[in-house]
Amino acid sequence: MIDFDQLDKLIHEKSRLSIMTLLATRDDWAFQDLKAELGLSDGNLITHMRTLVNAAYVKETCDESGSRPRTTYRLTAAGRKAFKAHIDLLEAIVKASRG
Amino acid sequence: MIDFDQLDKLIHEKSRLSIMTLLATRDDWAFQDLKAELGLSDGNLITHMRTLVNAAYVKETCDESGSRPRTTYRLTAAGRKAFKAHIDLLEAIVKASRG
DNA sequence: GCTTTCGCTTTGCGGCGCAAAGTTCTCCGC
DNA sequence: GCGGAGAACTTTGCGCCGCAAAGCGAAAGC
Repeated sequence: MIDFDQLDKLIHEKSRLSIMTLLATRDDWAFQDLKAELGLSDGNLITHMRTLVNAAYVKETCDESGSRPRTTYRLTAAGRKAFKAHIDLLEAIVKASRG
Repeated sequence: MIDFDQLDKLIHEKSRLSIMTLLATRDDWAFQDLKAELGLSDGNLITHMRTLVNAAYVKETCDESGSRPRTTYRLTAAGRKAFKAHIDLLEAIVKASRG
């Protein structure tokens, strides 16, 4: 049946699943926008972002041109691929649990 | 958009999601069958089952009539309801990430 | 210029997943 | 019938990780 081991732990975790879902819907997300949208604390969000950046699922860009720094994130190709695979698995789980 | 907070942490956790998915597909599952199907260690499985039983998502029945004990599990009404809600949310995430 | 606010970052704690060791049986060989 | 193997859980301990509270440096207001 379904191979649950293939659920990527990095992505599956609730907060990161929500982050990845947002990143999949729009190209660029600023730190502040993610924070506001998800209602996460600063420290919580940044640790998750660092985890995703370290996994090379997300690319971080810091724009210093404005008066205040503005850090933005976007999915890498690997991140998009891993997320798609994860979503496919979730879909399989949904179907299996209704069959 | 999607309220990720409603993802039930008890269910969302990878191993327990797999357990709940199995429990949703067939009424009764013996401890040994779950273990074999999921490839979890004894200790790992029992702690998850205890968590689910404590949450009243799963009912435990110990059949002592045979020579060896045989513990079986099945979803409670609350467990089935919570799992369905979780699956609905996962489905929404799948759809959102493809829109 | 001194304080407040913004935008992250670091630190500490508590909780939990996981496997290895332990326990209590039953069965089998002798 | 007794000792050891093995089944079926159970307990314990370690290590990681999510989370929020505190920290920190730069810009903005007064």
